[in-house]
Amino acid sequence: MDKNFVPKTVEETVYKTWESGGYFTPVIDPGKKPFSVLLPPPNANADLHVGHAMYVIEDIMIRFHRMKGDPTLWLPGADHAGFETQYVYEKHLAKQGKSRFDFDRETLYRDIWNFVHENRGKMENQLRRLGFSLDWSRNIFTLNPNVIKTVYASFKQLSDEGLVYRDSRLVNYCTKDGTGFSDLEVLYVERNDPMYYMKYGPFTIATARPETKFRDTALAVNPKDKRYKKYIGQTLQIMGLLGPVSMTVIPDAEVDPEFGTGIMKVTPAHDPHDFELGKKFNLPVTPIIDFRGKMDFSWFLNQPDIDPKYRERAEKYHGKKVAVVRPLMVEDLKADGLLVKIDEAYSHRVGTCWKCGTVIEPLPLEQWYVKVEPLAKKAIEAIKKKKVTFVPKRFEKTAKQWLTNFHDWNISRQNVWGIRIPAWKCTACASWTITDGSVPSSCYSCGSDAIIQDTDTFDTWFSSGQWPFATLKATKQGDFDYFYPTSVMETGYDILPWWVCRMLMLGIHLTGKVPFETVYLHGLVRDGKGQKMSKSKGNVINPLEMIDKYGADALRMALVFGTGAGNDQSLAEDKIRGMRNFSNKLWNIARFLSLYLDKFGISEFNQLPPYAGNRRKHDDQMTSAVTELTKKVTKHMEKYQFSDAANAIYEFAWHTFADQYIEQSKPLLEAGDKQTLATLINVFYAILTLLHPFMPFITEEIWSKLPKASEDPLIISSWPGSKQS
RNA sequence: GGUCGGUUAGCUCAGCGGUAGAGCGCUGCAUUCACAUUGCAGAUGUCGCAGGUUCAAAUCCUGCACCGACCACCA
Repeated sequence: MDKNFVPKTVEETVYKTWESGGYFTPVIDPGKKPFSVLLPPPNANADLHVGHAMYVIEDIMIRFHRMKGDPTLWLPGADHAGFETQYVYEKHLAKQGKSRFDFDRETLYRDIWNFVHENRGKMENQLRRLGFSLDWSRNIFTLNPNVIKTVYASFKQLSDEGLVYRDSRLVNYCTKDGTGFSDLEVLYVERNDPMYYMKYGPFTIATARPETKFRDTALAVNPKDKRYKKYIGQTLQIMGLLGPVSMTVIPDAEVDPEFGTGIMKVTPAHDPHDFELGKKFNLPVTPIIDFRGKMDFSWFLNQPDIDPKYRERAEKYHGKKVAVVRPLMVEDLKADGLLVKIDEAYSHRVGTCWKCGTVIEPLPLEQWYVKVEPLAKKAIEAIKKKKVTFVPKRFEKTAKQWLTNFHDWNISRQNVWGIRIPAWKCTACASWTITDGSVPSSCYSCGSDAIIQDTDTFDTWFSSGQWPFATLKATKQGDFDYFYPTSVMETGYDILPWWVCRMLMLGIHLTGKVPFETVYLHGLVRDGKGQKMSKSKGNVINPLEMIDKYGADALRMALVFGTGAGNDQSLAEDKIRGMRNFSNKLWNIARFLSLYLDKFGISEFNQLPPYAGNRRKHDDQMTSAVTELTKKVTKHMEKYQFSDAANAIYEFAWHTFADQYIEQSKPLLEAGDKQTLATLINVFYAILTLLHPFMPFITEEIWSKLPKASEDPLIISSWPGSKQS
């Protein structure tokens, strides 16, 4: 054996042995309860980051159960990541001086498909380099035809049940990326914006969005506010930048008399609260901002007999971006004597696009919505009845809160890269025909053949929310029946609302069973100082680089060692190096033992004296210590306490076994005591076995180099104390 | 405003009812003996503050103080 363990040369070979040996593929035994986990599918076109390496927790569970003899499935997959991937592809196009609008839908889709498939293998090989024992024979893509079939069927079913409906309401729209988003995808940031106080008839109003005032349809005051009570119900003539408009004062209990001047302008087309208020008071929804984020005054300019002064103004504003128009308006407000003051120090939360940072415009648009409440109720019920449990437990409350507060879910996206919504609109009667994916020949309502398919695609989370059953129905015959519900869903707590809750809701409703029995949530990986990793800070730890430098085992161990479930962790390179040193320690223990095997001329396991008959004090001590360790580690594994398990093995291997037992054994070995060697080797095997889920490569490699009772590779050797068939 | 988390050795964090732990760092000694990616020895903590429960609390309860995360339609 070499003096030092060199992971690079070993890991690739070992992984190939596992994969070609078929050990990742479960042997289905109807008499046994399976253990199954779905890998949260990484984006097909992107490299893995250190957060993905946290899925090592899944590999640990999987390897543990496989060694216990359970039919064990860890299902790999790749996510088409609709909007996110299209965003990356558009950047790629931009480098070539092109945009997505240069292509027709089919071409664009095909090009992105090719783009993704060129990159896809990269991510999959990175998962291999981490040592993940995924069943590649079942590897599945979110755009697999069978997955799509399930997603279509679900959409149709939900629609038939009235749980999917189409509605026109204000959508969180990114005018740069050209698509709407669900509420969850809006990222709120604290920002300073000027607050404009302007004259409004007999009042002064305060607004941070003066550009929307052209389409105000009412004024709202708190019905309890004595200052304005007398105006409620009155219709007033108000002088604006484009001449007088008439507006009614309406009561709204949610108006805060303390805020601004206590009177609020109502713009149903551009503010969600105003939109609701507009519904209640039957106000028109009249937009002033278009889908490109530009001011649209065509409604005004199309009117006959406009005062030339106002026409000039409207023309000046028309077609310009919001940010450009604001200062122009301020000038005009001043000129008309309508500007009271500007408060520059106003701080508020602004919704931005989570991807590009553009301010989200609430814009009126027709979209498909999922009616969440009935689905959420079932999910909450399942949590309460312990059909699904959380590790750590506190996330149970978080999940319930999310499920209680979800609004209806907008699942339409104005993207090309995704699953196109199987809905056709009739140009004759305006009704929608929804199918299971097959193209209808005519409108289901009026029979007209003038039908056009919706150009939108599904929110990626709508399909990934069905991942547990959509995959298992698509992989191999019988998989769904055998492996569903899956055992554990392990993922970062940051996608609890996006993904975990949605899988619960859709899974329970559409299959009648929870999609997974346990949810294990891990935290964020931060840098060595506890800072969030980001490219701009330059503190990003690249998992592949770390694997090259220290080995996958070291990285894996560093990630679980000393990390509590659900807690963020700081990962410094020093910690990984420390674990590399541990690898080296193990390697040298193996070298030491093989040295004496050679000295004693032992090449076969049965040439060693039997282990079980040891009754000498020194051997006994070792044996009972390792038995204790095994119990402890097994208990920790079963309770998802991986940090404690790793800690216990590390401590035992290095500071008990190597530092004490081996040192004490040296004189005995020098005296030619084979019994001592036999005991040491057997204890070491127990350590390797217990450690294998955490550090699979080095343990397997050492295993292969020493004589053993069975020729089975470590990956399928039995966990001590478990019953194997 | 609401919810959740954190506050433990110089740094980063485990532990969460029985007289303080790990990794890294630090100090001293050791090197042809499996490993310097090492060994041995060692220093460093009234476990955020104040009360309470208990034979016993870093660990449970209450309050407070700072940090942090997430949520919420204050224009």
